[in-house]
Formats: sequence, C-alpha cells, structure tokens
Amino acid sequence: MHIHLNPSSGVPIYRQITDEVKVAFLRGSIRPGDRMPSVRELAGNLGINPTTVVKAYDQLENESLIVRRQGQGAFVADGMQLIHPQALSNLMTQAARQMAIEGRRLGLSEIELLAFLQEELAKLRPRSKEKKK
Amino acid sequence: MHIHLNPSSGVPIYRQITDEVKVAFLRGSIRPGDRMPSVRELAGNLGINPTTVVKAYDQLENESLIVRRQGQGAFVADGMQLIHPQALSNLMTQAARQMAIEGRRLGLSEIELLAFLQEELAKLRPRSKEKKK
Amino acid sequence: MHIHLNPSSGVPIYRQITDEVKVAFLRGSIRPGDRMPSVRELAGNLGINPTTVVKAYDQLENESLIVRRQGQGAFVADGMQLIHPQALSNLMTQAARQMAIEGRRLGLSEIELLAFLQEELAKLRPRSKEKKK
Amino acid sequence: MHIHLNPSSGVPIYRQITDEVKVAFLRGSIRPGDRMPSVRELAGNLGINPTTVVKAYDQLENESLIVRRQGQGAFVADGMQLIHPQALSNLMTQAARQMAIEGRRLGLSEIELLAFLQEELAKLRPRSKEKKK
DNA sequence: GTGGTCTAGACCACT
DNA sequence: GTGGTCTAGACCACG
Repeated sequence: MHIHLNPSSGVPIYRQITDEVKVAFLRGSIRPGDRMPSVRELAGNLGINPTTVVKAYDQLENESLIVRRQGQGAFVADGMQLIHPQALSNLMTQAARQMAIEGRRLGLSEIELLAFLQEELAKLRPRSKEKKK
Repeated sequence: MHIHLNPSSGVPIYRQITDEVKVAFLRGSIRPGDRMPSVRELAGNLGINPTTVVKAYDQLENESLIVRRQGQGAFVADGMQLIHPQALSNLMTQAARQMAIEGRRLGLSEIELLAFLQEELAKLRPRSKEKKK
Repeated sequence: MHIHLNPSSGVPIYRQITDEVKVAFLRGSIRPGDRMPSVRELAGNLGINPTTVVKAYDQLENESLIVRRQGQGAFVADGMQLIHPQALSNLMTQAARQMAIEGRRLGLSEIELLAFLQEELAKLRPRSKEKKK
Repeated sequence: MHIHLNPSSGVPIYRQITDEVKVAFLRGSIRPGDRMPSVRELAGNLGINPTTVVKAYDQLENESLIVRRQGQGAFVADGMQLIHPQALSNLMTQAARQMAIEGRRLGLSEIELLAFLQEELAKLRPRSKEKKK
C-alpha cells in the first residue's frame, strides 16, 4: 500500500491517511485480512508523528474498516468491503457540494462553474511527455 | 444590501460576509459612499456574534473596500471600484482548485469530477414552479 | 454536569468521561442543545490533559451525541436522545459478559457466580450512617 | 490437560493459559511431577505465538507452580498443591469486583446488576438437547 | 516488536 | 475565549 501525503493541501494528515487507505482498498491494493503497516512503521515512512497515525487508525477502526489486535498489529476488516466506489462518491460529493454552494453564493451560472472546474483540472494535468515516476 | 449566511457550508462566517459585500457591489446594490450597516445591526440581523462582523469589516477595511469614520460608521470606499467581475473569478478559481485537487487525490477522472459537480448543482437548482424570491 | 473520575479503576480516562456524559443525560442533568463544558475547562476541573478531553469529545461526536462549533464550543446533540436506559444496559452487558465468561472458564456454577457478585457489591456498599458528601 | 482459549473474551492469552493450568490441577487432570506440554507443542496446538506460552510458563514458574529442567521440559511442581479451591475464589473475586465497580460507576442498583449477570449466564447456558462434550 | 493511553506544549483558525 | 491539529516523548500491556 502506497500512501502519499500532500502537506500543503490543507487537508489534515490523519484525514489524508484514512482516505488513501480507502482508495487503496478500492484499487485492490489491500484486502480484508491483510496486515496494515504498524503505527510506527507508517509514521516513519511518512515522516510524521506516530500519534497522528494512531488518530487515523482510530478513525478507521471506528468505521469498522480495520481491527487492531494487541501486540500483533492492525488488520483490514471485513467491513472494508462495505467501501464501494460509492464511498469515494461520498468523499467527492462533499467537495463538489462545497464548490456548488460557493458558486451559487456568488451568483454564477452552472456552465460558468463547470468551466472553472475544467480549467483547474487542466492545470493539474500532467504534461504528456513526462515519464511516470 | 442583502446578506444571507449558510452556516452549514463550512465557509467561515466572516468570509461569507466579506464575499457577499463584494458581490453586492458587483450587482450594484451598494456604491462608494454608501453607509454600511453597523456592526451591531448586522450582527443582530444575522444572529451572529458581533465580533465576527468586526472581523469581516476589519478585513474589508484592510483591502480598502470600506472606510470607518469614528462615531459615524463604516462606508463603502472608492477602492471598491477596483473590484472587477474578475474578482468573482478569483473566488471561484480557489473553490474549483480545491475540488480539482481533492478529486485528483482520490484518483478520479476529469469526467467523473465534472459529473459530481453537475449533480450537486442539480440538487441546488430551485424547483421549477417556485417563484424566485 | 458533574463528572467524577476514578483514576485507579483501570478504565481509560476518556472512556470514563464518555460514559459519565451518557449517564448525565440519562439523569436529565444535560439536554440536547446544552453547551458542554469547554475542553480546557473540563480538563482543568478534572486535573487532566486537555487532549484527553478532546479524545473523549471526539468519541462522543463520532457517536453523534455532541456537535462542535468552531469558536463556540461543544453542544449536546439531538442524537443524545437515542441514548435510552438501554444504552446503559449495553455498557453493563459488556461487563457482565466478562464476568460470566470468566466464571464459566473456571467451571463455577451460576449460583456461585451470583454469590461472588453479591459479596463484592456488599463491600462497595456505603456505610449506613455516613453522611452524603 | 485440555486448554481452550477464547480469543474474543478480552482476557489476555497468557492469563487464560495460567488460569487453565490451575483449573486443570484442581480438577485432577494434572499432578505434581507430570510433564507439561512443551512450549512449541502447546503454542502449535493453540495456534498462538510461542513467546506467549513462554510468558505463561514464566509466570507459573514464578509462582513455583511448575519447574523447568534444562533440556527436559517443564514439570508440575509440588507448589501446585498450594492451589486450593480458594484460588478459584480469588480469580472470581477479581472479576466480580470489576463488574461491581463498573455497575456502581454507572449508578445502577444491586438488583439490576445481578439481573445483568443472570442474563449473561443464561446466554452462555448450553442448549438443553446438546450433549455435554 | 505491537497497540493503548496520557502528558505537555505548540500553532492555527474561528467567534 | 473556542475547537482542530500536530509534535515529542513517556509508560504500560500484550505477543
């Protein structure tokens, strides 16, 4: 499972971790029963404080997406299977609603809003000739 | 000038106020020289803490969009004329970038993201038979 | 709302807080809409670290028993009404099951187990002539 | 000697082992001088980590209930005879106190607590038609 | 080695 | 003032 953080995005680190874990499951990178990286290990890899990882794991356990066993580690739970692509939708829906509300608040038309989004997406588009790292 | 707050949007209240003031100017609802509602009056109308209004006015004054005159109140400044329709774009661009980054973080395609936005816009669409207020 | 901690019980502090909040609701000490003590205030009163209170409040918010508003504080949520005396049952059922399993593991009879419990309860019984503090 | 673990009881595994050994003695299943199963053998049978068995044996040796002889294995010690039925009481007393304290913490009456225990015992009761193994 | 809890203290944004 | 997040480091229990 590869987790990559974007420190300047404003999204809390523990939130980025929980989201990436869900995405990893949807991609098939992890499956129920798999052992999660240990708290210390993940914290080390990401260069962050272990308690931040603990917070992320707490959340995941609250959602029954992982289970933790004393002295053994954390494991992907069966509940993870409830994460359907639908779940991603929920994460995105929130972001989309934010933008929709903002646009409406400013009195812009739907077409204008879609154009704004399209433009930002274009900016993020990787250059075609760049090799994938 | 009519200011409407959306407490559940996640946008800070003081930010909603400053944005709405700018929009009010662009719509022609307010003009340089106009008197702004007093802090207490606006706070009362919106049912929020006066210090929140103060923070919004502070910010507007910092941007030279309003001026305050001791004992008289706050007034729309000439600087407000620097607010071009462009300004709206900047506000929206920010929101759009947020959504674009979030979508990229979750590994969704551009078309999927546009669909999400479109759906949220549809939800906000007023019912056809409702009269616009 | 009066929260009292038992530092030597082995029960995590944050867990004692969440439980006591639920009990406080069941007793009618707090009601939906009420403001909860602030994190710093409660931590000060209990003589514990604020982050421990934060952890307790996190849990309560996860269960939709409280809501938090930036800069305003935490408030008892409507979801608290879902806490029926039933909920206490759940907390107790867990403890009871622990004891039942332990007893069975040791091969004791039901009557013997009830006797054990009764004896311990008797030990905790306050002396009749003691004045309530 | 038959040892059965309940992984979901919350009782530490090493504790379950030491307790079951004591119970085995009280039942007459093992006697001073008997050879204990080897660490690897027991760990294999129970499907647990050998170090966990080592910890259990360490504890039993500390209590002089077993002795280890280099290269030969662990044997039930004479000290085991000090285990009186009383010992069972001590184990249970602890569990009972836990439950009593928890109940008191939640403000329940003694009768309510006894009812909770009775209910949990009933749940564990084997079905009438099932033959005892 | 693993997770579980707690402390102390920091910085930030919002009201 | 409020909550939100993160760091650094400690001690414990379990395997």
